[in-house]
Amino acid sequence: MHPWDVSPQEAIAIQKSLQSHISLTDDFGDIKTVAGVDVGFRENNTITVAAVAVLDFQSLEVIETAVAHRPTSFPYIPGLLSFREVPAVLEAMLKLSAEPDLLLCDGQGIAHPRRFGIAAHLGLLLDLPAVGVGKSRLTGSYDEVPSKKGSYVPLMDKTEQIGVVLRTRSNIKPLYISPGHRVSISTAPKLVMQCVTKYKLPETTRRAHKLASG
DNA sequence: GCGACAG
DNA sequence: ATCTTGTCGC
Repeated sequence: MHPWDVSPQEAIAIQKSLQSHISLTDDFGDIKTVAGVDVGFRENNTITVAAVAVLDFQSLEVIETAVAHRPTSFPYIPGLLSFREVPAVLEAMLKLSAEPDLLLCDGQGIAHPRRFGIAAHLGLLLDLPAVGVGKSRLTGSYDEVPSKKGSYVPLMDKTEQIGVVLRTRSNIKPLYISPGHRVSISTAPKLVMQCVTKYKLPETTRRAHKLASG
């Protein structure tokens, strides 16, 4: 079988069928470890590099890391990012000695046209609490975010809230936070802030990014 | 038909 | 995402 060898049309159908299975309720116990997930590309985009960095949720110290390389098999199409990056991420996740208690992914959770961004896809496939941490907007509208660190405003699609726009550093472009699976919209930004220190990006993503890139 | 468009 | 050096500001 080639579960990831699908056409864009098939990918959209898969997202629509899986979407109803995600949970937007807080469904987790004590969070001891948090994993940051990021993906990079090499050799003119022909090689996909996925990295996972597991940190202690309390101290934010790195506990374990894993990296996986795979031939790139799907183009970048807005709305279908997970079909390009998830295969490599799953491979990296399998290399971990222990599953993390929470996943922080680069990209959107339900703040997606079909409410099924990469954080929702990964969270569902791994059955782990997951939150999407996007550096830019895919869909949704919002009002200006107060400039102070920690403040946030709702990210809306019509009248439906799909996430929040969170200021992780004063006077610096905010992040787009949305739950992926087993986490509520109101809890998502709090979990992310607990992973932020002095930089715009949470430590989880910073660590994973360094592994997947330079 | 015309824009918008995660990484 | 990636190609790339210095530079403005807290």
